[in-house]
Amino acid sequence: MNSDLEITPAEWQVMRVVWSLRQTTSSQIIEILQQKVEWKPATIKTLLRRLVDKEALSATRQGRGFIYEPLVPEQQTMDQAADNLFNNICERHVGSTLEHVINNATLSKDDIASLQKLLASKVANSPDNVKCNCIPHMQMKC
Amino acid sequence: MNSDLEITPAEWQVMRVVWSLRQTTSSQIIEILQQKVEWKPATIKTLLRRLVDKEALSATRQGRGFIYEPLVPEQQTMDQAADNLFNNICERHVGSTLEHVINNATLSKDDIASLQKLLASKVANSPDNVKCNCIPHMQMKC
DNA sequence: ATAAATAATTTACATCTGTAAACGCAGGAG
DNA sequence: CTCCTGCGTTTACAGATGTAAATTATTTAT
Repeated sequence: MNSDLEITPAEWQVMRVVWSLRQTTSSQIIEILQQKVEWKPATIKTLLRRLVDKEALSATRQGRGFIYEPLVPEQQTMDQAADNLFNNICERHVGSTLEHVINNATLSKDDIASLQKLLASKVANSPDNVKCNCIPHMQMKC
Repeated sequence: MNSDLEITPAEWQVMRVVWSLRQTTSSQIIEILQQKVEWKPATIKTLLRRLVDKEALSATRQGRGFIYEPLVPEQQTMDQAADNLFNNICERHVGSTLEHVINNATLSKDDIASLQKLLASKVANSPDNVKCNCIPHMQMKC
């Protein structure tokens, strides 16, 4: 389906509000976002329009305005964004980058338990070291 | 220092080659990258210039051309890119996003061991659940 | 009904990105 | 010494992004 959805940082702010409220109006989004960022209402309307254009949100007419709702699931969108990032970086360094992220993240006990379980399940089939994939046909240490 | 360095996806490709070779010339970069992507030499030269402009690379004259070297450490740059991404997404979902990434990643046994150790050390001070930080002053479940 | 408020649509515009051709210069081939 | 060739520099240009004013259509209070 719609697997190639690109959400810009500014648009993420809007999406997060809509995902949180599940269903909302432009004025509510504007009111909420103005507590977080210094954007004029017109700016937020532009972002809303672009998100509707790229089919990240639906807009259903309701009287004067629209009701906005997410057309893409939050987790899936985050996973995709993470994939894009980790595709840019060297495979050899994914582990250390994850370490950095985990170090700075707030994780719940359940999150930690899940990750521990996942890691434990991966260890058996894990290589002794990961090869750098920065340069084709050549093993670099980068 | 230079904490606000923005590397675009196209530029990442170039940086990875330079990080791998540690020190190289434009022709070598071009040769290597053409095995990976469909870019004309001129394109790669533009990217090199932009990277030098934003002080991600240094260019030291050597005869006809330049020797290019990274001015920023690879791991630091990756960490920063990861921070940017994870700042966009809801804190409540960082755990599940990490799970997705780890699931698809190739990690070495050492990587896994490090992560396990880190997680174990975090569990004591971890909350029972993470609060959604998408909407200010309001606890949403998003 | 009219005016005031509001929501959406249109238009704007500078900067960033991806992608590259064209141009100019220095050094090696002949 | 002259021409080709590879490298860097300049210029280009469309589409994406951040940011927003202006305009238009619609409502609702008076």
